[in-house]
Amino acid sequence: MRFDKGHKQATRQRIIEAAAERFRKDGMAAVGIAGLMADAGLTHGGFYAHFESKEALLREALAAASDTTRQRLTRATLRNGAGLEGLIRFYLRPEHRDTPAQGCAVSALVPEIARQSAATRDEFTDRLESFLALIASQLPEALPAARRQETTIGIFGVLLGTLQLARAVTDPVLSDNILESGITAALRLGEVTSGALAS
Amino acid sequence: MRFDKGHKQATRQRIIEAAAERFRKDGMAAVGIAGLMADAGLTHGGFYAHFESKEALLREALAAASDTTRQRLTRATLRNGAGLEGLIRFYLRPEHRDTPAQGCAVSALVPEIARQSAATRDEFTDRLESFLALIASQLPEALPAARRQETTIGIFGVLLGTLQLARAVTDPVLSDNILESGITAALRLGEVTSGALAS
DNA sequence: TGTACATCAGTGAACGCGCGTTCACTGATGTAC
DNA sequence: TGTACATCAGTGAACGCGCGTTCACTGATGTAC
Repeated sequence: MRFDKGHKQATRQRIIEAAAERFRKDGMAAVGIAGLMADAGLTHGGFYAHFESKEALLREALAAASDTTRQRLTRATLRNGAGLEGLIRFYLRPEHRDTPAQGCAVSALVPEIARQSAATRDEFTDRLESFLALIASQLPEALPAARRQETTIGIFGVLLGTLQLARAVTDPVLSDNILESGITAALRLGEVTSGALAS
Repeated sequence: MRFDKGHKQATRQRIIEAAAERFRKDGMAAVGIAGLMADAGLTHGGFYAHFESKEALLREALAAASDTTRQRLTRATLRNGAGLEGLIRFYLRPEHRDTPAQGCAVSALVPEIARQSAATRDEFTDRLESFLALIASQLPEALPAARRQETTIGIFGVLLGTLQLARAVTDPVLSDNILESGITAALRLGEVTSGALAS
């Protein structure tokens, strides 16, 4: 069959989106090419016409998932001018804990990414920096750069760590407590003292 | 061959320790039974005389690694009465980032654990609670219980999140900054205001 | 207008390989007689 | 003291299976003549 111009690009996107879901849901190692392609409505043979390797697809999936998540987080800051608090509450809401396939790729995959090649870790570093920039943009402008980066990283650390813990734990009360504690901690780190602004 | 009394127990321990290293280093999905047994100086056939399944071994490895880590963290709090700050600096030191095989199992495995069966996640929940208890024990006694748990979880969230980020990132300067930022954030969360003690 | 051919996204069989798990067997030693 | 046997931790071949990757092929359509 002959296909429309842009057909292959559309298929490629479909594969990337299927992969982004599956990787976040099951982890990269647990997902096979054949299953992935079936999710996209294709057979496995065509995979290498689109991507150089499974790890190359991981990079694309990482980029796609990060873009979506960053957009959603940005929207959460804008809703009613909620700013940093909106972002924090959006990240640590129970629905995010319960649907990793649609959520933040960092929280679902970070230890696995740490074990990948430099190319993948470079891609990750870029994406992480764009998350950090979004958080940083919600902090007071007057904050000195060093203190700003430090606070930003601390906040993202709490978000990431507590979301993961809330997902792994079996006790549902503890899981909810973890999310709440993460919110409190992140908000506390985001509170910038006048001393910090002056320094 | 006939073996000493306690020989099988010793072999079992050897397998568990090999597994605890490999799982933390490469992730559970990436480690095979055969390689694991070879690490322990055995062939793969004997595996099921010791463990019911690979996942059952994961539980044992998790328990063993958690015990070791908790002991080390406890020691870090005692050294020169360093307390919470000693624990935080010990957790987020560059050597811990660079040797995941000997480090905290939670940071290496938490998303993968979240995808395991309830039995494994129960084991994880227990081990997590013992970590949290250790951190909680370093906070002022006067702190109300709810506020204490909240602070504890926030601190462990930062430790976990920032260690993982520091491991995944390729830029070594950023990686060091992440560790430093995690230390600052965790210490800040650990600073208990007199207001909190009074309430 | 009708026919021959080029295009190329997608197919499916096949490659070698390692996976988790099972099981009949080995063989050094302790015990029974 | 010497022989026959029981023990059982560990061995290694084999099970069916899915993995990542390669490649000769298909077949609907657009283009050339």
